[in-house]
This record gives sequence, C-alpha cells and structure tokens, in this order.
Amino acid sequence: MNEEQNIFHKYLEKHDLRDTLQRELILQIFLRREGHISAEQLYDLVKKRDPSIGQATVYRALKLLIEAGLAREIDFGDGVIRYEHKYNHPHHDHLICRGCGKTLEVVDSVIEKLQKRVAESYGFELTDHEMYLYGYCENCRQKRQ
Amino acid sequence: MNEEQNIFHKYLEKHDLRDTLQRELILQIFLRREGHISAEQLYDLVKKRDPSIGQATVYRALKLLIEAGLAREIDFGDGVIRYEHKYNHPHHDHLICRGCGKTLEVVDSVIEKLQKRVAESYGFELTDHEMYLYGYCENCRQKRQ
DNA sequence: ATTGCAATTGATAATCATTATCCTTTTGCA
DNA sequence: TGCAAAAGGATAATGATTATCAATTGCAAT
Repeated sequence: MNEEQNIFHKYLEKHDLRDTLQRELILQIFLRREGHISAEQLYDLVKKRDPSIGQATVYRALKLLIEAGLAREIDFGDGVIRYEHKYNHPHHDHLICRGCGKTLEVVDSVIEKLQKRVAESYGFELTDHEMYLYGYCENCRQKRQ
Repeated sequence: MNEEQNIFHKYLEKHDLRDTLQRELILQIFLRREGHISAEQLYDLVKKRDPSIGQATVYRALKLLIEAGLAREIDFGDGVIRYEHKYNHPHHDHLICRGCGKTLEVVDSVIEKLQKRVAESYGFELTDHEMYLYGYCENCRQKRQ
C-alpha cells in the first residue's frame, strides 16, 4: 500500500465513506498516469480493467480524490476539466503552446511572492491562484516561418 | 459616435459584415456596463430594449466584439464565460474573494515581466496569459472571526 | 456468519451554457 | 426596385457534468 492509498483510506474512514473496489481501481489507475487527464480519458482507462464501471462513478471518485487532497483540477478553458496528481506534487503553473497544445509545468518563486504581496496590498489574504501562460513553443515557431 | 462604435463599424466594413440594428443595440448596451457581464445577463438587458432579439444574436454579436478587439473573455471557472471591455481598458488580472465573490482588477508590472522571462526560458514566445488570485477580502476575514 | 441499513453503484435522464440548423427577414448594392 | 448574400429568431443539438433512482454492497452490531 503506497502513501496515496493510505491517505485515501484515512479520508474515507474519517468521513464514514466506504472503501469499494471501484474507488480503489479508479485511484490506482489515476495514480499510474502522470500529467493531466480528463474524466472521460480516465473513464476509458478504467473501462479496460472493469467494463462494468459507469462514468458517473469516475466523476464521483475524482471528487473524492480532490477532497482527499490527492488530485487537483486544471481548467485550460476548453470546456474540459482535467485532473493531475497533487500529493508530492507541489503547486505549479502551466505554460501552454497555442500551436500544438503542449503544456509545461513552471514555477517562479519570485512571482509567487509578488502575487501574495499584490493580494495583500488590496487587503486580501491569498489562499491560492491559477496562472496560465499562453504562447508558441520553439517547434511551432519554427514551423510558422 | 464614440470611438468604440467607430472601431466596430470599421471592423464590420473590413470583413464585409453588415451593420444592423441588433448589433448596434447590443454594442451600445455592452459599452454602457462596466465590469464583467455574462452573455445571459447581457441578453436580459437587451431584451428590455428590444424583446424581439434572440439570445443567439447576443452570442453572435459578442463574438464579433471580441474579434473587433472591443471585448475580452474571462473565465472564473464556474461554467459561465463573462465579458469585459477591452478598448481603453488595458490588460489586467483578477483578484477574487472566495467568500463574497467580489472581484478586483490588478496588475503588477514586475509579474508581467517575469512571466515573459519564464516563458522565454522554456523557449516559448508569450502571447498572453491569465492569472487569477483567490483569497479572502478584508470584510470576509472579519466576519469569519 | 448473518443481518440491517445507509452508502454506493450503474444506467439513464436532466442541466445548462453555448452552438448549429433552418427557414424567414433584412441589408447593401446593382 | 430587385436580388443574392448576410443576419436574425426560434429552436434543436451538443457535450461535459450532475441528479435521480432502483438495485447492490460494505460494514458495524449482533
């Protein structure tokens, strides 16, 4: 049993939720994949292992993973919410190529500090933020020329 | 005729699009409102002045306003796209209260520079970005105590 | 082990913002 | 004025997500 499963079980227990095969399987498959995955993509993977699982169950399980602190939502604004690992995967922002859709994870500690300062200057206590940087990657720029 | 209308007319002309009463009215009402407005809210306002206008027309007109550079989309991630003025209303980011939903427009030129630098360090040419800072405003913090 | 029951599941219907379709009405121009 | 193309209005379609509900299952107490 890895640490994530441990966290999940503790979360379930604490909230009087049940430990089911479906939830275990969904968590397992989610953990195996790095990067961003949509609910539907995850559902497709889950179906391969157990075709009887419904997609509503996947949506419900993803909510639990978020509440348990194991997953985090990302919204690139294309109408689909994606999910990524949160445990042992510290906060970061995203750099997205408008050409090929490639995404990179980036962090800049100075930006992070300034965000806090900006918020405070307006009397806000910052809890979290989202930052999406859009542009063209090296490859796509070369193709354009 | 104000500058925005001028820009809109030029845009229509340049693209062989027609200048219609509906488009004029929607633009006029959009310009009158400061802040963020959803397509539906705008539709409600438009209906008051001309109940015969359909909401598809409002959606279509908003697209034109964006293409003409007069409006800009904002996505707070709540499933509704909002629109705000773009002309004479330079880029800014948003500071959003998780308590009361209040939003403020903020800019920090140092952050802007750093964003560009971060993107470049990964070989990206930055075209635009979105930054949403979430937290609790002064009011909401006091209420919590 | 068995039971009792609330939590969970799977299938499916419902939502809700946004888009597409389709037919009618206008518009801009000859 | 007449006409082709553009635009509008009504409405159906879309597509991701959520709600509903009957059937099943996990689990604590027996």
